[in-house]
Amino acid sequence: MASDSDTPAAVRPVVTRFAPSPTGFLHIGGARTALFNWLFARRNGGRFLLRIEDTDRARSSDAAVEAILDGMRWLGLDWDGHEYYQSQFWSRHAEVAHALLAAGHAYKCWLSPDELAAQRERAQAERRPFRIDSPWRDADTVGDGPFVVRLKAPRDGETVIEDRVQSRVAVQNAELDDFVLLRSDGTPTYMLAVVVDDHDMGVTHVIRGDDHLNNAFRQLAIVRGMGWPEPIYAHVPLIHGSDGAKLSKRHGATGVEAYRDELGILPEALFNYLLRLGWGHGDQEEFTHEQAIAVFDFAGVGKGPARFDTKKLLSLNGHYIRAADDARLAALAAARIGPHADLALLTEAMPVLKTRARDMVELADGAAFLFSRRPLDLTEAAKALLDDAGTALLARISERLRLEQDWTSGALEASLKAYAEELGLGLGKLAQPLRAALTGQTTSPGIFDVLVLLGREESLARIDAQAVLAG
RNA sequence: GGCCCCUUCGUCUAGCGGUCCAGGACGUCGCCCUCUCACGGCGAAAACACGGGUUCGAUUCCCGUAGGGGUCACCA
Repeated sequence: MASDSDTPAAVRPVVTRFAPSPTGFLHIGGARTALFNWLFARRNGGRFLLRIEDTDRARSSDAAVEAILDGMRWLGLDWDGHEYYQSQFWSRHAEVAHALLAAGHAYKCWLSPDELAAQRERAQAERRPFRIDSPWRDADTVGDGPFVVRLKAPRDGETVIEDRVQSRVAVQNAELDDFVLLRSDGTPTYMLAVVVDDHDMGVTHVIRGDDHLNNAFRQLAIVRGMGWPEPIYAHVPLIHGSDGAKLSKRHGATGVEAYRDELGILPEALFNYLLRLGWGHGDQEEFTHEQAIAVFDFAGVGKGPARFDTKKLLSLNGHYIRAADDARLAALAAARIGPHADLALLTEAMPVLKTRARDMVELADGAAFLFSRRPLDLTEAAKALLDDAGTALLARISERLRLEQDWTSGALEASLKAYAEELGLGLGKLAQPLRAALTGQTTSPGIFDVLVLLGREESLARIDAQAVLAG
């Protein structure tokens, strides 16, 4: 596949990849890994590839693949070329395992699962770290029955990785075990498959979660056994939940589609939040895609895990909602409100709606009064405002508003303020019962905006509905 | 438990030996704006885990301790 794959990674054009396994949705941690890979490739004019690791057939599904692709598209993380599917390369994986076997870097092992378990138990009993010790490693005889192919891992010296994020990490080779390359049914393990695929795809930079840091040493042994150029590694710290533990379902929504659908997050907000989680660039808090591409680097990536903070995400999201185009927000809100939502009215109302929402759920809720049908459902607090005094006042306001010829925010404000003064009341005394009658709630956009948005006819009808009910 | 990694306000981070009685953002708390709720503006409280070194001088360098995380499959 990659003709220049024998050239050291450092001097080849950059190729990164995101390699999710399709067993669920695109998780927050995976999304950030994808983001960093995408950013690094774009920053260096390289290619960003997508490989679906579907070797675990039982747990993989097409729906999960679609969800992952969908999540990436939503975030704007476009990949180059078509998606790769790891399951297509099985024969190639086996081929490499046999090459390793032929070169003496791997061996067939007939150690049974029972014997293995016994070894493990013995080690445990002696409170000594378990490391497989197969008699077949140096045997020149052949066993019978099913066997696995194991890597003949180096035992002396140490392996060093100059990680772009974690810097120099060294491990004693004695710590490495003879892990399985090919299972007894002939299928490749993950450890073999990633290395082969990354090489064949010409991947120069392996950027992934640091839960893979320990695997990197094992994988390097395969790379070296094959005499392939070594990729450059960058192990990014994981994202933790608010309690400091690894992010999981316990922390609520973890798939990006849930942030979009259930929490009403805008893609640019999640993009920016994920970017700033574990990475910093001076005091800058906001980045467009272009700005992020222009300045992204591994030097800005912290070495410790970062905690996910929904409050900050929401705050950022509110910020992006305020900055977003009104028609776009209207369409998004309409989809949540239902078929009776009027797009033109929503768009018109958006300027006064969007300063009051941190997410699309709040935005849709805040817009609902525009499409309510009489009689309105009142909140308890709104009912309290419409007591005898409130409804009596409403009746007088109704009379007054019927006289109003100029149904604009400015004119209505002037007129209602004058009326309040006439009655010797603060504007708030008029506005609150009015708000309750018009929206069914005690909070809403400015009362004059509400009047204009609802229009003369509907406004008067809602006011009279409450005034009459009380009378 | 073995191995590996990490440690600045509650959280995300800036800081790359003196510019730091430590800066920004979210959150929190005040005040202003105000018809409600927001938005916006102004302000406040809030951190260099601990102990040794190195140095004229450590948040920054080194070593311990403590705490946290990751990983130890014929799973990926």
